[in-house]
Amino acid sequence: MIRTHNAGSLRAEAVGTRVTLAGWVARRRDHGGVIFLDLRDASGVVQVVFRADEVADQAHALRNEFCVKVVGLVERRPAGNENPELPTGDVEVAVESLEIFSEAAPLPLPVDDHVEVGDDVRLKYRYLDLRRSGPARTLRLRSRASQLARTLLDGRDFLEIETPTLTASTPEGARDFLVPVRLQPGTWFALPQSPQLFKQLLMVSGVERYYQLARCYRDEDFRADRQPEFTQLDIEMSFVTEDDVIDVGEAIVAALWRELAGHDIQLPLPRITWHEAMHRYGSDKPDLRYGVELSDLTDYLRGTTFRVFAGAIDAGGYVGAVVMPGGAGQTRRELDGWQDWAKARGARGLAYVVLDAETGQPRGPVAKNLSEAHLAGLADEVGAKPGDVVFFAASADRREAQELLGAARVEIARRAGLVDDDAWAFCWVVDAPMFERDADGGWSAVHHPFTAPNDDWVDGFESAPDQALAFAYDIVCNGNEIGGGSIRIHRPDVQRRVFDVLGITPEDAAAKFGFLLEAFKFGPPPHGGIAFGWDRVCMLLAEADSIREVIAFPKSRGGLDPLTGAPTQITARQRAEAGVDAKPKTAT
RNA sequence: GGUCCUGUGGAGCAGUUGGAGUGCUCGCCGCCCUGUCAAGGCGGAGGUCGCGGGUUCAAGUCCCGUCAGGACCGCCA
Repeated sequence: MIRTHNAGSLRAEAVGTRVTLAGWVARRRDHGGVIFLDLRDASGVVQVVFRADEVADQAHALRNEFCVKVVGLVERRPAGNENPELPTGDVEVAVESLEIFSEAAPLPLPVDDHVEVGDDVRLKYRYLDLRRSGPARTLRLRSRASQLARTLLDGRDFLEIETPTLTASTPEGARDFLVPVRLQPGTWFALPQSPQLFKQLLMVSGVERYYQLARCYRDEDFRADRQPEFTQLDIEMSFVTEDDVIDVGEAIVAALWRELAGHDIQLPLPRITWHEAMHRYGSDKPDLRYGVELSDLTDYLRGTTFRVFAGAIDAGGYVGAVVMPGGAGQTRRELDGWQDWAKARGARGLAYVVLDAETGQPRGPVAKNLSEAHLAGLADEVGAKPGDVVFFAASADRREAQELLGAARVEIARRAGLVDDDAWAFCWVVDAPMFERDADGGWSAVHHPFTAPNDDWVDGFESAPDQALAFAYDIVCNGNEIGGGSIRIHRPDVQRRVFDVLGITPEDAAAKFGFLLEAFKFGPPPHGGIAFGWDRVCMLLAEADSIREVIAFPKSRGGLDPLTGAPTQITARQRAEAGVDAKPKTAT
């Protein structure tokens, strides 16, 4: 190595040692006769000093982010000049010689932790952004997280196995990224949305315990917690029940949060059924850092003359409410703002009743439409106090109204300051439904088509697809779904019946994933697994706002990479060779 | 596909009712400076106000379109 020591490692014990350091000029303080330089390398920063002589004359020319080598003597700083802010603050290196490896042009963004920089500039010069301590620390944290997971899984006899990224379309619902195939013009690979089918094949292979930090691809629009290519910690196990998979999942999050967040998670994590989550929190990924639970008022308000509520109840739907503590203090404009908030989410509005802070008397537009009896018992029914606001949602579609209230719940907690930013609230959401209505009135799989019905439904799920429950589970942290999985179907007869409900004919099934069904003819073991959204897990551990922060070279919101300029056009020759324009041999 | 926010020297921001490219912090260039640590002092350079169109005597400011970045809905395990 060019260096003898890491800059960030120097302590008082090193005083008197002659060291060679190599790194970057983080900051310079040129006093003319004496020059201080913060020298940064991957380990941290140490102050180096140039005193009046030839080497100081050289040092005047240094600028931020020059890449340099210095040789010098570690000295204790003069009394009173220690910097308690720095781990290396007791010492400094008196430079005897300086070598400039390379100079740096004026910087397009400050390599400085004090300045917020726009995402476009940060991503275009991500390599400079990553020199900053925050982003650099995040990369290290992610590396440690991956290492912890590998160590833990290796210790439990899991095999790390890579699966193809050029493959056939998998049955998840998202749009595929497609790759034209030069050798077979007119045919296309798909990039995997997850290694789902391969990991099931590995179970047929007798691997029994598989994991992979797998890159996955989905061609859908972005969010702060979504990128077109992302990473899953993908796990699959044979001869297991749901509890076995959950146990592994809990061991992983417990290790991660203990080592990387200094937080001991109480195990086992609470489990809540999907229906209970929707009923109490209006979400299948409830944030349990605060209360603000929903109230089902469908029975309580039965018989009301208020058309909005009566319509939903008569249609067999749902009326519910959520309370905003202290919400009565909001101005009329703020209360109207909730209507705009609801409309922005596609709802007609968000009915509300204000409970007067002094008298507890209900008032507001909706109050006029409710009977004396309904109003009188309302506060008790929803658990509201004087000074609160009760928000209502009503719909013939139970889930739609619950989800509106669930979103309102999150917003209420945010606006009312009920979220404890230091808290970690984990839970499992279990017993998810197998099926949901799709746009055409048929059924589609909530999880994926290989998810097993639970023991209560395995014999009769087709008689009530709307109620059938699956061996499916999601792990949720602070309102973020960080992982999910299921026990898979290993019995051909059950698989056939699930396909029947989904409207997948034997021919469709054979065409899309016949290879899996074929494999399942040869003694498939009972198996199940889980996949963690690794970017989200790391985002939470890093306490970042976006998964872009925990990805070395992320795409921007528009799906572009500002650094490389990708995606780019291709040449006419590339286009011709790639087979992009080939006509399919058969109609599809 | 939809709603919203942002775009002003290299970076981060301010810019009032439409009235001169105006201002601030940092950076950059030059000079000074022997104990600083987000060093300090003096001086200087640097601008197609994202781009295009419109309204107006006059547009950074108002309107339309478009591009880029971001948030949300739709979509998406």
